Amino acid sequence: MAAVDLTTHPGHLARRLQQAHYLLWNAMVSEEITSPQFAVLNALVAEPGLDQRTAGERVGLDRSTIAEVISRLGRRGLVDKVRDPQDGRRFLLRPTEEGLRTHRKLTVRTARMNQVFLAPLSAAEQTMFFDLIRRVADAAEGLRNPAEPLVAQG
Amino acid sequence: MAAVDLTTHPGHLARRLQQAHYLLWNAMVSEEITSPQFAVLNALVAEPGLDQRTAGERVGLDRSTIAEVISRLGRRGLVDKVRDPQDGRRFLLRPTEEGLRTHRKLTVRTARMNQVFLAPLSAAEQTMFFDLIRRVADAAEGLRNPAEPLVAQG
DNA sequence: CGGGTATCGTCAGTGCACCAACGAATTCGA
DNA sequence: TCGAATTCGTTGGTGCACTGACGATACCCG
Repeated sequence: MAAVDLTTHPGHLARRLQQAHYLLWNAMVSEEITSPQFAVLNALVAEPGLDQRTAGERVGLDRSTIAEVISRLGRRGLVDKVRDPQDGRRFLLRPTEEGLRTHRKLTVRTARMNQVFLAPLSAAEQTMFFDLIRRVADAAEGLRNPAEPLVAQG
Repeated sequence: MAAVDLTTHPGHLARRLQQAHYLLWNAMVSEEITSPQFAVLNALVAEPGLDQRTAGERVGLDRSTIAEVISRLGRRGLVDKVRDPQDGRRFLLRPTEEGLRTHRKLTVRTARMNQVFLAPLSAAEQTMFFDLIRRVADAAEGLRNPAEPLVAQG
């Protein structure tokens, strides 16, 4: 009987946080467009003409996942996808008119949802919250890229 | 051009945090047993004989998801699943010998991984980190099950 | 110019996570 | 006591997320 207290495990907390967010998103923002889909759409609004891989990089999705998300956004008529005439390997992505409208609408709702989500924290705590999570996530992502050999599997 | 800064969106940060954790887990803990699987195993080590639904509740998984996780743990011979003679709807779950061994091994590695994961934060910040995330997640979960009389937790 | 290498997107496979609907077992109520 | 409601686990559907392998395209260098 040497069970562990999961509330001191950041991974477990991260998962629970994300689940909680997922539910709130569904209730307050959209049942059709998901949070990752909005993130991608947002990236394309900021930088129309991105290719898939770069768009994925902007929001933190790998090539397989971004392909699926784009395909769903395309099916809904929110983004256009055309082959790059300069480089036949790429597809250039941009929001459609409908995509822009949807983005505007969801931006408002998302802001409202974030307020509710973060309501338990004071303004100072919210700043802290962003800062801490960002630092941990950035550092962990940094462990990925460096040419340094990571821990050998024991 | 009214794109939003995703680094101020808790949902986006939560997703990135979880991805970062996923990668580190794979590198430092196990490539076979996932973090949710460990969470379930841990719950069964703490309370052997839980039924599926309750086990899911302990770690924050719904009935469908816990069923899949249990099935994978069972396939690996880490948990036993027997029909409850008192109530034929339930399965009672408990770790096998192998399951206990695996749990012990992963507990050590998980602790090491958590240290690395949280290394960017000072001790005080780590406390803050847990507290803030827990409060946000708890509150959001509370929005789901409005004011329920919490019954005997033991 | 041409062959090796790198990059882009796709596909297949695994796993987590939700919902809705269903059958089987149990419990509740008239 | 017997039918209705509830509960447990399963199934099917959708969506996110990663890895590894693959074909097509582009690039680099000899």
